[in-house]
Amino acid sequence: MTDPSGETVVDIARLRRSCGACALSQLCLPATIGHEDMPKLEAAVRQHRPLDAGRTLFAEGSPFNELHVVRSGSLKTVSVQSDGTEQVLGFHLPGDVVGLDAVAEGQHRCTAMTLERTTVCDIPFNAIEDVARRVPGLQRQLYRVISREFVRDQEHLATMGRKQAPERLAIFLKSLSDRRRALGLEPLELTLSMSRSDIGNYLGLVIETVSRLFSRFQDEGLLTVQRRALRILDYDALARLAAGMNDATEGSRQRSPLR
Amino acid sequence: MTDPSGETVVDIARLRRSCGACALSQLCLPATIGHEDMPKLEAAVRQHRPLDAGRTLFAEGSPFNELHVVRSGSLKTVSVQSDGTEQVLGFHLPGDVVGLDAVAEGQHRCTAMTLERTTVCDIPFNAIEDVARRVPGLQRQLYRVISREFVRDQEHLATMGRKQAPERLAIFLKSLSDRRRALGLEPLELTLSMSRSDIGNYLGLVIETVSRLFSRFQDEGLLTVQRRALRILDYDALARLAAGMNDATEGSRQRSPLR
DNA sequence: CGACGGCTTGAGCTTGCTCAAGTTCAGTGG
DNA sequence: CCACTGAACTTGAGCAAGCTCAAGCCGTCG
Repeated sequence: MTDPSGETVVDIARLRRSCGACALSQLCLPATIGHEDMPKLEAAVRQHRPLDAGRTLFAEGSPFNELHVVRSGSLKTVSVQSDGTEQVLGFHLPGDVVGLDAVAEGQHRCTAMTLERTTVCDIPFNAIEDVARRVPGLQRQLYRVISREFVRDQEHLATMGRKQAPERLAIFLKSLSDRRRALGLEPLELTLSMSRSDIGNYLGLVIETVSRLFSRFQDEGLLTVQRRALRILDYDALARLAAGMNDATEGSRQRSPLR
Repeated sequence: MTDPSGETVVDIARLRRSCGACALSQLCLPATIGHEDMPKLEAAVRQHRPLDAGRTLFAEGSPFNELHVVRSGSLKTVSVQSDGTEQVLGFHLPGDVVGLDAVAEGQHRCTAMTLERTTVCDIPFNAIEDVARRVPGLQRQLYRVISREFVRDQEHLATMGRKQAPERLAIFLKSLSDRRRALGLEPLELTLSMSRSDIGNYLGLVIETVSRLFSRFQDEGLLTVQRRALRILDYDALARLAAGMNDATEGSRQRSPLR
């Protein structure tokens, strides 16, 4: 319980506990909190030990108690459809908040599973509410984080509705890259923690299509990929493809171009 | 100031002002607020006069000031993609909250347009925050309403990713019907306030496909439809279709049935 | 080493998109 | 009151993107 105020030093145990020292604090809930209020937040946050790959963080239908923030590693959220098939709803990287789906009904509407060894912070929801009431900045930041997830879902929705398969995959890869950049990580080296099956499911494509597109992108010099290791060679071309600026055949009607 | 065209009830002017008297109060923010706190909320809520069809409530990129609750009528939210096409993100019926997308960035990420003559309540966001701090029930209810929209988006995502065209339309119609029932309205008589083009865009289908499916559903005795007036004749069959329990050809692989 | 899971590649087929031509209906003007 | 116009919708025929089915490959684990 010593407090050696070492700013950038290597006290892992402390780092793992303290929001103030967390590398994610600018993206996460502490972002707009003053130094003096930080202990109030930290008191509410519980720290998990790392979870192995393939573990369930919470399951569809289970009661809702806490929000979770990804600290390291990654998660997928999936929901089971009425016909028994599963739908991957999202992939969650460090700084992302998961569990918001459950607030409305008091129980989870999707299942969250780790894709690799992953650490999360647990934040009991009633504690958040208490602290948020006393720390206005936290309140606002919580809304902001929620809204961020909301926007991400809406962008995904647009992708699913309107895009061809190659565009979908390009958008997905660009998004992963951009999120890595936002986290201060090398944006051109991706380690795909999710399977081809997860990717296909997420993008509304079958696994074979995903596989073929990876091969095609590789042939076209956009990237190299072997198993889970992916390197983006031509980010700009990928971005153009994602934006629908398909160098080759464009001008097609897309689906329902309003007006 | 006279109020002709009284629908069913008497004092429209008062009804339009008071949350306590609003038919939507069980779905909307007042749901969990005690009688004694109601005036605090009502003080924050501003009332719009009705908007004609085709009006913009807020536009993509405009600054964020307030949330809106649909009181009567309906809205669509759309966002413009990088390639210039538009994507319909959602349709919003009485009781729905719109504007949440804007909290993260402080400006709207989509445009909201009325589909018919529509009344909304405007709730300045900073007022909400203030009141919510003093009225814990409102805080919780606000989270709940936000989460409800979240869940709806996720369900839509699952539809877009996994379903065949007939299932998508069936899900859409069933959802409209169910939402009408939740509002205490006749669930089998729908007035489609949105165009075929909007529906197709929302569901990721071209307008021709939507039109053909309406005809087909009609041939199969599921419903009757002429222009905007739709009557569901066999809700159960529609629900089965929506659930993927396609009476005829089933057992197809769907897209990426995880595992 | 063999078996299994995850991934890749190939060949054909189906769904739903594209293109094109009608039809209906509300609104407008003669 | 009817013809005219345009927007919204319907219907048809053909085509291709991406799904289905099938086989084979690679790397890991027991």
